[in-house]
Parts: sequence; structure tokens; C-alpha cells
Amino acid sequence: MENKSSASYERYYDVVRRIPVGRVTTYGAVAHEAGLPGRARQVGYALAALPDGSDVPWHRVVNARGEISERSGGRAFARIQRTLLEHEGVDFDAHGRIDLERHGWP
DNA sequence: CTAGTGACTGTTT
DNA sequence: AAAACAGCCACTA
Repeated sequence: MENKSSASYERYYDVVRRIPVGRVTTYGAVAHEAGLPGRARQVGYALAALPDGSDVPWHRVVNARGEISERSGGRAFARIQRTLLEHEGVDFDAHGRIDLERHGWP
């Protein structure tokens, strides 16, 4: 049984699981909803530790600009994330960014 | 304990 | 609008 580095990760995952289909949210919003404002960085860190095949829709989490963040050693994931969001009905502009006013999750 | 790092955010150039 | 800088906090060595 795999050990979680920190049970706090589950708190972030729980918030991400509540994101409805066709909507996105920011790292800061997830941290805020999780009851830990200001830990946006830790949200990204928690998602980075997220195991493959988890039930957490990590692709619905983007940065404050409404764009997909480039993580270390794999920008291919950004393309996958964009494809998943487009498949859920999320629109991207010519700059590859999402309108948080339209698809943002309150 | 200190130091380094990172899927971030807001303000200033 | 994009880039640079600083602030923030948790995890690892």
C-alpha cells in the first residue's frame, strides 16, 4: 500500500475532484477551496506527485493566466492537457489560453 | 537545524 | 502584452 508523502495532498485532490466537466480552475483557487490560501505552489507539487491513472482530473487545473503551466521534463503533457480540455468543451484562444471568466470554476 | 527546489501568484519594469 | 523580481510555503537531502 503506497505511502502518501503527506495526507494534505488528499485535501487538494478532493477539491480538484469537485471540478465539473467543461470547467477549469487555478492553483490558487484550489488551495483556497482546500482551506489553505497561499499554497498554490503546493497544489502543483501535489499534482506532480499524483499517480498515473488516478481519479483526479488534474487537467482541469491551470495557472492564474488561464494557461497550461510548463512542468519540468515534459511539455508533451501540456498538449495532452489541452486536448482533454478541448474534448470537454473548453475553448482555447489563439494564444492557447482559456477564458477563466467563461470556463472558470467559482 | 539549514539549504535547494518547484504543475504558483502578484507587482513592477 | 510579455519578462523580470520578490514572496510564499511544503517536501527532500
